[in-house]
Amino acid sequence: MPRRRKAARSSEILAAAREVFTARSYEEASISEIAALAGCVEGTIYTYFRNKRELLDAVLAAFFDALVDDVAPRLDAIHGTRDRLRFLVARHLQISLDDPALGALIVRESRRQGAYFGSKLHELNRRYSRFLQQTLEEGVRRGELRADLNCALARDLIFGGIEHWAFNERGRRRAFEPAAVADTIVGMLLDGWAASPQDAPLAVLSRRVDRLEASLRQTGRRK
Amino acid sequence: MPRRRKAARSSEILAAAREVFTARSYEEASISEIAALAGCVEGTIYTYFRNKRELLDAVLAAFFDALVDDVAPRLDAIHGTRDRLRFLVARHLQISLDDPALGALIVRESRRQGAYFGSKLHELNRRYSRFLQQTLEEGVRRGELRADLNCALARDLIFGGIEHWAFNERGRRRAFEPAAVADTIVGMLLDGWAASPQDAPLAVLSRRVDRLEASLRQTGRRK
Amino acid sequence: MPRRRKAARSSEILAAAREVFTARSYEEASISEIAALAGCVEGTIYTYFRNKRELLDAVLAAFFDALVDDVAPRLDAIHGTRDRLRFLVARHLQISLDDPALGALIVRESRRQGAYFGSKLHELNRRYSRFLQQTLEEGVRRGELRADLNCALARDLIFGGIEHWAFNERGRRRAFEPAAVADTIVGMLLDGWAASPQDAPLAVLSRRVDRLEASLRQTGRRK
Amino acid sequence: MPRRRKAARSSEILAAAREVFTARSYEEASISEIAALAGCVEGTIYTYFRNKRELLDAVLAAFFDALVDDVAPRLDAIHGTRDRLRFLVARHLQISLDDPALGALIVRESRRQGAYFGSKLHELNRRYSRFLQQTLEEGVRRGELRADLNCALARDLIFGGIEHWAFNERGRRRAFEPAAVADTIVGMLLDGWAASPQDAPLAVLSRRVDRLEASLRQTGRRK
DNA sequence: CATGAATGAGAATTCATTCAT
DNA sequence: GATGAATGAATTCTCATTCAT
Repeated sequence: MPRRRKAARSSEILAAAREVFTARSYEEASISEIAALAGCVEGTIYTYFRNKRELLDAVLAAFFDALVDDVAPRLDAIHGTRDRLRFLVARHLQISLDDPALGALIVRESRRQGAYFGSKLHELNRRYSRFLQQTLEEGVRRGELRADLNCALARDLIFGGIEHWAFNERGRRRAFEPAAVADTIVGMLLDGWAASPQDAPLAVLSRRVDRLEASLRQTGRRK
Repeated sequence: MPRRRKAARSSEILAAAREVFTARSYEEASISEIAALAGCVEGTIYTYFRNKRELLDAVLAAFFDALVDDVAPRLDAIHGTRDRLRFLVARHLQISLDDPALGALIVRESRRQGAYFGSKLHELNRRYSRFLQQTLEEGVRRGELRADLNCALARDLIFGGIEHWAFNERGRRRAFEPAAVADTIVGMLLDGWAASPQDAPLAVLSRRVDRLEASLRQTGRRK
Repeated sequence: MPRRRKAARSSEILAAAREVFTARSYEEASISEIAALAGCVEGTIYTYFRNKRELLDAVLAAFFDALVDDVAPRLDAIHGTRDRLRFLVARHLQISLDDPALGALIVRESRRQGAYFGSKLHELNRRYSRFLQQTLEEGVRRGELRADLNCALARDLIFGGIEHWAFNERGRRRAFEPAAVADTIVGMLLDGWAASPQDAPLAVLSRRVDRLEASLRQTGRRK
Repeated sequence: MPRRRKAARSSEILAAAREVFTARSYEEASISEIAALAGCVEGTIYTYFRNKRELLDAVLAAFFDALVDDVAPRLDAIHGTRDRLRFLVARHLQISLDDPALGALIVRESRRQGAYFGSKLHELNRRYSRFLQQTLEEGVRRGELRADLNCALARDLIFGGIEHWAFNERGRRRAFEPAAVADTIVGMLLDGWAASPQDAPLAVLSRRVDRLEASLRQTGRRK
């Protein structure tokens, strides 16, 4: 085997570990399988990671680091609470498309009895969920969201709800478009589910505008 | 150990299994620990349950059976979509209070890679979640909920969101009152988070009309 | 369950045991499977047979008893060594057709290290193989078989050879006609495999005459 | 236990396994007993052999490999069908003298219900038995054996017959000389067991010669 | 007689981790 | 730095047999 840079070897192990940890439960994932996939022997893994648990934590940290690095600058460029929420929801849905098993892994691991709070994963999760939390808080401050909104509750409803739906949708073997679903979800959450019977005329008007927009799009295209 | 009534022994094993399965991950939970807790030897467990997985399934089935038996008659007695939702949300929150570890167990197990859909747990979950799904669908039919509400999505947002919040809340070591939290949550979901909810549709509409006018102006110029 | 005659219950167990012992190795055959097949519970079996090994011995004894009872009168009715051999060979081949797995069971059990000689099965086997042994000895006495024939060796060659061939033939998934194969086998054994069968005795004779002449020459000289 | 050369450890395990597998049935033989005999722990065995069955296959393969390597060159050096058969029969008898328990193991394992055909042992057996099969076929081609000889049947009669006799002989606690027994067996098989099968006159002649020889012997002794 | 729940010893197998090379 | 052989503890599951009912 030719000389390898240490970082390269470490990445290979991390990639293999991610593969195996998402495919099996933590206990069922074996170091020997990860080693085989990484093209090295078990012992080598222990020169990079202290033990199996730390290897998993490294996999999770790599994922969250990349996620945060991706979200931060793009969120900064968006103004308006509704648009920010649309982005964050769509981005969170995207996780389930990019690697659905990884989302499940995170949920599984976060529900380990007594081991989650204070864990590495907990810290990672908190860092990432701050984006949503702060967006909501700023929405309240700006007057775009109700002043009495419980932001922590709202944040958990969004993250928990999205994960649950995306997981079930995958089980139904249906594909989805993150942006479109995000639109729907954010619309539901911001505008509420209750029918406004008194607003019937408004609804009628809204539908007429829909039709207008549609014909306009067609007119545009024909040209 | 002398002869016992079969049902009694079975319940003892089930109770012990529930204890152990909630305290550890499925793989970490050992039959020997369950046996010790149930006051019998490992072999005895296998005269009641074919294997470890079936024992877990039996624990879950016992939980869901009791849950469904509790919910069904009480839900029947409630009329009005908002009240029903309040009841279902409060009841779901109650699970996290009664046995928080069991909720985590269910989530953990339902995220097992490739093993959930089609499993016993999946079937149990579906049976229970039908209460909420049907409540939502009836709400739409009655005109109490928006006609365009995606009920499956709404259901997943509720269940996923509640579980996520309750789990985190427990991590924050805070107590809560299910009925009060349910009021808040149902209020948030039905009425929306946007400021001046009744004006929101108008705001949306006005923005769309803005855009329409702008486009029409462009169209006109191009001609 | 209605009253049963004890003999009937015993036969049911025996039949079930035969089924299971032929389908699996002794260790893989389980009392519970036999009980299930016999329509009773494990405990009942122990009121008829002291233990698993005795149950197997009873199965084997039943088989050999029936075999001996079938062979004895029919062999008595046959005269002429060649015909008797044809009958015994065909009858032995028939075992492999009637219940091929039983033949394999007998071989398997008889090759148990250190446990065969002096066992029940050994005694049963000896009783049955005496038919062939005596037929061969009588053939020698009557001058129908070579005077120098080692009857014990001949007997083992026949039984071992037939079992081996029938087992392999079954593996090749070919059917056969016991009487026809018996004809072939007895023909091969009695007449020999060497070419020009009619000349073989002559060749033997001429070699003996050579030796005679040589000896006589020596004798003559010595005188 | 310090580091060892891999081949040495493997041989130790193989030797221990051979010891235990011949002394007990496959199921009764335990990995822990093999490990104890090999001077290692159970886990070590699984780094060399995937499971118990593969360990047994390795034991059998080692035996057959050595057997084939021994037989092939020596058989090549022999010409004449009768001599070749004598060699093969003697060599096969030799197995029962060298390691009688191993012969029994092979028979036991080859009679496993439904598991033999297509197994490793089956393949090994076929490779070895080809020596005899080809010798017989060549004997027919050369005109040394009857043109109508069924070689597969002849082969099975020889192998099955020899194994059966050797096993019983061992039970009788008698020693034997492979070469001498092989002479007798090959003589029996090639020349037939019938007394002067077709030629009565020849038989008469033969008996007269017998008497001549007998008197000659007496004459010699008397002197 | 029949039952069948309970036993308890023992089986194969897995695997994270270590450490001498 | 990499190796990979060895460990040894732990796990699930099986089953002949017993004996109180």
